[in-house]
Amino acid sequence: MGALRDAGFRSGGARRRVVELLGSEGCALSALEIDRRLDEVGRASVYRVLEQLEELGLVRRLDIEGIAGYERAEPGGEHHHHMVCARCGKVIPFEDERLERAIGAISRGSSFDVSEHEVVLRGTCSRCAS
Amino acid sequence: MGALRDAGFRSGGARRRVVELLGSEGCALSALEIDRRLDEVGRASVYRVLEQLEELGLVRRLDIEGIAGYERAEPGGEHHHHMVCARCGKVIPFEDERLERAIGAISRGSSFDVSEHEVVLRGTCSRCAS
DNA sequence: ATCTGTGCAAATAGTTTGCATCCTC
DNA sequence: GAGGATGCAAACTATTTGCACAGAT
Repeated sequence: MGALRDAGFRSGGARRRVVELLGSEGCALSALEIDRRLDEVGRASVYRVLEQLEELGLVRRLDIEGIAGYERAEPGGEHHHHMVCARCGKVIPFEDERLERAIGAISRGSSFDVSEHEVVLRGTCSRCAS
Repeated sequence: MGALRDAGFRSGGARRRVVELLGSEGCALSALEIDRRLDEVGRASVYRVLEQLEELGLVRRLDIEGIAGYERAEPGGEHHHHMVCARCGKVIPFEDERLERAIGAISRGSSFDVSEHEVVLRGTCSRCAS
């Protein structure tokens, strides 16, 4: 990712590996899971890199059930939200245009300047329900 | 709260105090803040009571920015969501019927059985923006 | 008298920070 | 060669658990 170099970052191994992993993953990973998958990378580096990437707007940080999840940000500002199964913990991404419009309307109608939003639906996934 | 006695709970001091505090508070408090405000109550009791109350559906648990918040559940299933100022940390509750309808539609149109949902808007509050 | 509720302290999980070293530029 | 990047370990914060004791029924 040239965006990193453009932002004045040097290219070390830890950051490259974290970026590659998140790039290959469609949905959110926790910091500890990233650390677990990248043996050569120290845990502190994982957190530091994630923080930098979030500030640059290259990754989105989510708070699903108390632990932070990180996923790559799509270029066009496109994004999805998450359904979390209370039984098995599975996280399922979804998109919904109507939901986005409703949030846009809230943003426009309020004196609070909304820059990001996050929606989590909790319940039971189809597999656990059957 | 008679609902607690009905559920087979004895009436000890810790639970009563937590219930009273949450009852008097309109919006979410963190477990540590509840502990801080209730000197006579042990921290473990605060967490235990909150867990029980959540299971009984008497309080709602939220994950705003990595730490859990707890607020009393309204009888009619009415609820609000939250805007969080990234600058000063202020949490502002809001309600929006259109947003609720959009989520209801998602729930109906999906094989995932949605029982709860949570929406967090992040940005800048009017005071910090000016 | 029994058995739940409570408090304390220790254990755990997630995250951040300090510091010496490594390596890119 | 200088300064950012990294890894390790220790510090911190939020939460959970174990256990002995108090207190409600």
